[in-house]
Amino acid sequence: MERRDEILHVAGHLFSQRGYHATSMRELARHLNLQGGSLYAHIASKEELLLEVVRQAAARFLGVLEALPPGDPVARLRALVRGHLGVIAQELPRATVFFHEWKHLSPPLLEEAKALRRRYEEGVQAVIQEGVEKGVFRVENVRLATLFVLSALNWTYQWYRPEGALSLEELSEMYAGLLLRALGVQEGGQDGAA
Amino acid sequence: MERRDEILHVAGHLFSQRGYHATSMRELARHLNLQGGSLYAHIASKEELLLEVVRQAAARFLGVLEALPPGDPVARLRALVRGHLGVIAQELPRATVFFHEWKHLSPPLLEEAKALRRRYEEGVQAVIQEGVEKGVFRVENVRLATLFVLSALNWTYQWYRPEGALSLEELSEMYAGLLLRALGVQEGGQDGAA
DNA sequence: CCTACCGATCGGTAGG
DNA sequence: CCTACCGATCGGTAGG
Repeated sequence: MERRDEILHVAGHLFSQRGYHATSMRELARHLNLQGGSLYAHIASKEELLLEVVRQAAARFLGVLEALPPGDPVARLRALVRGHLGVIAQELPRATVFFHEWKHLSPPLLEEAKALRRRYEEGVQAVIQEGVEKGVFRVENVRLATLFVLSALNWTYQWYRPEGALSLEELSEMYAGLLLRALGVQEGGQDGAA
Repeated sequence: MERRDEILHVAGHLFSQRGYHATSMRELARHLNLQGGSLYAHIASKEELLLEVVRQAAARFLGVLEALPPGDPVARLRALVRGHLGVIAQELPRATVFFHEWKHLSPPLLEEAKALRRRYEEGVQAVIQEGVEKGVFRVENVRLATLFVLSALNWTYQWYRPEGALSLEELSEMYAGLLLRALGVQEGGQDGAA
């Protein structure tokens, strides 16, 4: 079971770097000092490997939703931004697979991946919906606002690198500030973005 | 030369739907009622095809930057949003390749793709920088604000479908409204997002 | 633009 | 976990 985890770990790296189809099972095996065929003592298929990586990433992102503090929509959105960026900082390969490579799954497994992604999106939508209902966020179209927030968050895996100039904390602060302003929150206290 | 354009067109569709590596030359040929080998009468390699599609998409996006009205940063940003979403609406397959599949190019060609993408990003950054210098946009970190705007714009190709509920005009209005608020613009006149 | 072909590599399996 | 192998398919070329 431990060896299987190693395989999943390396698969996540390779799938995120080169893409699912550009990664061969023999290449994966080489990174693990195995022969190509030996992988199949631990896994059933290449596609199963992809789904497992997607599941692991989904667990992290869904974990962010569960850890949100109750109450204040502003605090919840800040925690969401911090959590999302935190997963990317800690799990960039898996996060990349979650955002992209899942598309290469075929119908039976594809549905599960879509469902996991949908759950995350619904969680984000709930945070925004709640803020609107409490009169804290002011947007004319909750669905569009959700897609906007998800867009801003999801694309970060393309450019954010934790070893770069901005620390996770700094970035999260500023990013949340920008999003809160977009959601119509008056700058309170910290003056997050201006 | 006309046949080559057909090939590029179909290649853009297939690369965007299945991904570059998951698309075989024989599959591409089949969509054009050709034999696999016949493609090479018109093109040099599969990779050349990918680069060409990236170039075509880049031309559209860079065209948006050139068509921006001079002057008012708010009008410029609105035109940028409208233009970007317009390219996605009209050229979804090519846009998708521009945002994703370019990564599968190898070093010599990869550099050109990166340069094209960089040019677009710099154009967006210039719009924001200008708005900040004119005192219209208020952000503490221009680079981060640019990445934020690019993230919100770039990810739209994942979910925006022109045949959906929101017209291009409605979406562009609301999206620009959200972005302008994020950039610290006081709701002027139209009250774009609230 | 076709036929016929090249060597290489693919995911996966049998049998140990 | 290895050796040895399977049929299928890959991108690309020769020669017409």
